[in-house]
Amino acid sequence: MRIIFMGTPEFAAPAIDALLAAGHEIAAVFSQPDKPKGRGYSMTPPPVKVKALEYGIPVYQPKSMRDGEALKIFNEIKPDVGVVIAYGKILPQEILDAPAYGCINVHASLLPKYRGAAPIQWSVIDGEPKTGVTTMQMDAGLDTGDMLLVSETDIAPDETAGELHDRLSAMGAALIVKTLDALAKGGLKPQKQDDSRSCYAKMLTKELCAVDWSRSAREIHNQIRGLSPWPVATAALEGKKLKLHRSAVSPLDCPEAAPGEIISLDPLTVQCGSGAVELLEIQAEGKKRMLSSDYLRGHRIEKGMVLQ
RNA sequence: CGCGGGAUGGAGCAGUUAGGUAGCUCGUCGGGCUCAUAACCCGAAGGUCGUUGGUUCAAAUCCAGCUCCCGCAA
Repeated sequence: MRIIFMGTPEFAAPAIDALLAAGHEIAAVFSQPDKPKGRGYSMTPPPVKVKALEYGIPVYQPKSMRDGEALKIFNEIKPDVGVVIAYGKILPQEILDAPAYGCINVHASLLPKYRGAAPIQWSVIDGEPKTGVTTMQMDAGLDTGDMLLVSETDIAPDETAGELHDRLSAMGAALIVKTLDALAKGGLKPQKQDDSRSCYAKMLTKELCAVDWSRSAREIHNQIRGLSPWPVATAALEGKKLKLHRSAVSPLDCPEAAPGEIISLDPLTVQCGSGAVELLEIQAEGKKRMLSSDYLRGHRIEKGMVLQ
C-alpha cells in the first residue's frame, strides 16, 4: 500500500522498517519539529525523522496539521492509508478522512484501557499482569477509534517500562503490517471500544518520581520499574538525590523499622510501609547509573540511615 | 554560547582549598585457618592520577585548550 506515516519517538521507528520490508511504500513521513534538547540545547531531530531520512523518504514537520498545508500534501500523494504511531499531534477530521482507508493508529495498550500519552509506563506502575498493542481505525477522539487487531503479552514481575517499551515497539511494528494486510483483503471486523472500561494514562511528570516510603513494597517497586529509564524514581539520602533505576521486592520485612530506613546492605534494602525493596541499580547526582553494590564501596552508608 | 557536577590500579570513592614518598572499601592472585565458606588471618601483583600544552626545583593538586561522562532544564 501507499502510506503516509506519522510518528515521532523511538517507539514508532521499527514500524518503518517493518512496513518497507513487507513491501509497502512510504511516500511521506510526518514527524514533530526538531526540538532543542540536552546540554547546550542542540536541535535534535526526532527518531522517526532520522529513520525516514536513512531511507530517503521525504519528511514533513509542520507545527500544525490544521492549516491546510498538510492536507494539500495528502491530496498530492493520495495515500491508501495513514499510519499513526505516537505522533504527538491531534489530527483534524479532514486528515483522518484523506486517505482511502483512513488513518490507522498503533497504541501500546489493550484498549480501551490506558488511552493517552503514557500507556506503557502506567501499565507497569499499576502492576498490570499483561498488556499489548492495539491497532484502531482513528476517529476524532483520543484513542477512541474502533479496534482492528490486538496482540497481547505478559508483563514480567520485574520488567521495566523501558524493556516493555522495546518489546511493544517490535510487536506494534509487526501488528501494523498484519493490520494493513488484513485491511487490503477486507478481512477486518472493527470493534467498538467499551467506553465504560476505559481509563487514561496521563503524561508522566517529575512529580511522580519522588518515592513515598510509607507505601507498600510492591507499589514502590512498580513505581521504580514503571518510571525507568525515564523520568526515573528518586529518593534522597543524606541530603543528596538518588535516582532509583532497578529494584526488587525483598523477602525481608522489619515492621519496627521506619519507612525509608536501610535494613540491609547486601543487597541494599529499604523498609517500606509494608514489606521492603532491594535497590539494585542507583545513580547519584553527576554520576552514571551503577549497581548499588558498587555505590556502597565508595560511600559510607550504614544500616539505620533513612531515605526521604 | 542555557545552568551545574565529574574523569585517580579491574569496580566504587578519598586526596585538589594552603603544590613535595598514591590512600580507602572491595575485587584479583598466592599462602594460612576451618568439616566447610561468600567468613577470618598473612602476603603480592596492578595506576604515565582523561588528553595536550604552560608555570615551577617539584604538579593528581595551579593555569589554558581539547575529549568523553552525568545532573538540571526542555
